[in-house]
Amino acid sequence: MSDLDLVFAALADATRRAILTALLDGDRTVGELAAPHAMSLAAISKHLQILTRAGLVRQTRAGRSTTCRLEPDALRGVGIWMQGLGGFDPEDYDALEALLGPLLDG
Amino acid sequence: MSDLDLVFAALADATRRAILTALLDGDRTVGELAAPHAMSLAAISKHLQILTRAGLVRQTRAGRSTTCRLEPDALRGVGIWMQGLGGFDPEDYDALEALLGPLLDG
DNA sequence: GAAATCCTCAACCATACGGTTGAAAATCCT
DNA sequence: AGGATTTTCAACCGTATGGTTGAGGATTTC
Repeated sequence: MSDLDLVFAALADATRRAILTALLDGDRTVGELAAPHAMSLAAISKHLQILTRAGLVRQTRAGRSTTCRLEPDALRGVGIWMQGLGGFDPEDYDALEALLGPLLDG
Repeated sequence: MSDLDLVFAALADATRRAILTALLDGDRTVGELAAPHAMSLAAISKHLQILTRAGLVRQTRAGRSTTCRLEPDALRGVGIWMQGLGGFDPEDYDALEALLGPLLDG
C-alpha cells in the first residue's frame, strides 16, 4: 500500500475528516476528540490509528492521556497528485484562498 | 455516504489513480484503459464504476465500445476541503505550479 | 444468420473496514 | 495499596472491497 493509498483511504471517512478539522483548533486528547461523536472511544481510537498510520496525525503520550496533533504536511503529496490531475486550476486559487483564508490560520 | 467519501475512496487505489492519469492524455475506451494492467477486464470495469459513481469519470457508450472521459471538476470539492485543512499552503503554490506545470496542459 | 468484439453481470473468495463489547494496561489520586 | 481515569487490545459481527471466473447482452462484421 503506497503512502497515497493510506492518506486517501484515511480521508474517505466523515468521522476522520471531522477529527482532522477539530484538530485545526489545536491539539486535543483522544477523549476530547471522541466527545462530539456518538461512538465508542475504542472506535475513535481506531480512527486515530488510521490517521496516524497515514501520517496525518501525530500522537504523543503524556501521562495517562495522549494528545493528538495535526500533521498537515502529510497532505502535500495528495495536493501534488491532485494538481497534476488538473483538479486545482491556477485561476481558482485566489478565489479559494479568499473563501477559506480564515481556516488557514488554525 | 457523502460526495467527499466517494471521491476520496475512489482515489485510494493505485489502479484507479493510474486510470485517471491515463485519461489526462484524452478519452479512452474501457479496453484501452485495461490494457496496461495485469488484471481482468471485469476488474477494470468495476474500477470504472467506482470512478463514475464518484463523478471523476463519465462513460458514454458508442456502439459496442464505451469511451471514458475525465471529469476533473469532481476534484474541486476535495481541493476546497484540503485547502481548508492547511495542506495547501499559499507559499507552496508557485513552487508546485512550476514543478507540475506541464501536467496541467493535458 | 452466425461469429467475433466489447463490455457488464452474477456468483464466489479472501481480506479489510467500521462498529460493538469486555478486559487489560498505564497512570494519577487518596 | 486501592480506586478512578484514559486509552488500547482482542474478539466478534455485518458489510464492503478487490480480485477471479463464467455467462450473457449488445453491437459490428462476415
